[in-house]
Amino acid sequence: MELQKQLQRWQQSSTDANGELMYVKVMTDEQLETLRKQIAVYATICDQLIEMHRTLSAQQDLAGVRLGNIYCDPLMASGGHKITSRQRWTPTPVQLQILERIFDQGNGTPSKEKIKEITAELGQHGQISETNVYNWFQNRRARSKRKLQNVAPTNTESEVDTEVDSKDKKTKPEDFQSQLNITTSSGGTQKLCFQNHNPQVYSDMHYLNTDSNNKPYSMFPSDAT
Amino acid sequence: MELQKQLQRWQQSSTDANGELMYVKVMTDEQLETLRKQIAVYATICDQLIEMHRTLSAQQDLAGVRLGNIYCDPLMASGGHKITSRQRWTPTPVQLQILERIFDQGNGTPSKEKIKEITAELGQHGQISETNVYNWFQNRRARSKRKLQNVAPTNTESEVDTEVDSKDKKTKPEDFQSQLNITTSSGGTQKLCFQNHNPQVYSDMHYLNTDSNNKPYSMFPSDAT
DNA sequence: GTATTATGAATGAAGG
DNA sequence: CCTTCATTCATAATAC
Repeated sequence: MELQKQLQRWQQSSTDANGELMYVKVMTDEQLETLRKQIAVYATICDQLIEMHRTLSAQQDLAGVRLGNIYCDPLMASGGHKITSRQRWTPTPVQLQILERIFDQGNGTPSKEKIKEITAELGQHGQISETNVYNWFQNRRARSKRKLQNVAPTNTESEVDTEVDSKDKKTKPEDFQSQLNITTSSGGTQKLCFQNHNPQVYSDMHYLNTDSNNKPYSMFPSDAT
Repeated sequence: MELQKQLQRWQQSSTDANGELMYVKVMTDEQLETLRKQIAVYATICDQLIEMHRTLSAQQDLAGVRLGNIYCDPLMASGGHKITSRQRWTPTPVQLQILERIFDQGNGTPSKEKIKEITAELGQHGQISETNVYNWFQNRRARSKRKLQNVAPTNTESEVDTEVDSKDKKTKPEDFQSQLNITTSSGGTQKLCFQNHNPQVYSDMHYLNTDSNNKPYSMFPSDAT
């Protein structure tokens, strides 16, 4: 596909510090960013299509449409990080002002109706969705509440655990993550892992291995476990 | 963001033909190949999903399904400790995978019997209770539902008109191609996969540009490396 | 550029 | 089932 060609454009030979010729791909920040976005777009599209598919399958019980013979693979696994980040909505000053005003009006009740209205209004000042508004109020309220708690709780508790306790993460789940480990030129290893929250559909994607015009590849040569 | 960091690891200084220092990303053949594969995989998945969708759509008329935000499961990162502090249950990747599969099987109705079975099965992969399973299904369903309807409503505006006002920050004032067109470094324009044989679905994905969570992106702004 | 903070979004669980 | 709350994660914004 086109992308392949794209990548090949980046292929160049370069010289390292010692002046030795080494074959590497050189990309500018911009190009890299571009690539990232591309992948992100794909990821998004996939997610949405999957959701649609799921919905459709549910509405009519024709599970038979499934492409049949497939099986799930260690294809993509959920790793800790996502390569496909979604940018989040950020209220514009105007929107924020309006939101704050509404919030202060006491109508702390974010009813469905209200949400719609508000969304419509804010839409005049920038992209926004009802979900954004909803979340905003939710967070706003929670935050307010917490603020008060931080001051009020006196010293009844000999222990303050309201805030971040320790940086320790949670338990390490099972290991079923196969990630795309990439060894960097510097010798380090990093992961480019896909998120997979739709295992069943991916399982239908088996033939996805019938890749492009090149050699058959093994997506995840070495599984991380 | 994570990816940024990851990608930045590739950043090294390199010298060009003239011996001038330039900041570029250096990737090995292996790395590039890996990236290429990733993109190829996504492209393929998109095609497949679209094919499925089309098949399903053909059987029932359903159009304009849009989805809002996507999210990649948090997934706790590994941690050293697993103290007592687990207030709420968090499905392990394996459990989640199983749950998703079951959910997708259409039996959206979580019967008591089922719950027990599922709980038992999931118990093999981590702590879990029937309540957890029950809640999970409840939430999963609600969430899914809302997602689909949330983005569907009144939308006469089919035009990408994200006129981000003042707060605009880093959005490129640059022309952002409508839809998923991406401009290649060669100046050409290409569409992310599928476009050619699935125009219908393609149009359903229109929101990719209009969604509030997405910022306009021009795939290949201007590169000529 | 890196570290820290603020806050949008996701999600398990509870209430009705 | 649907709505709401509490908690947590990840990222944009900002400080250093």
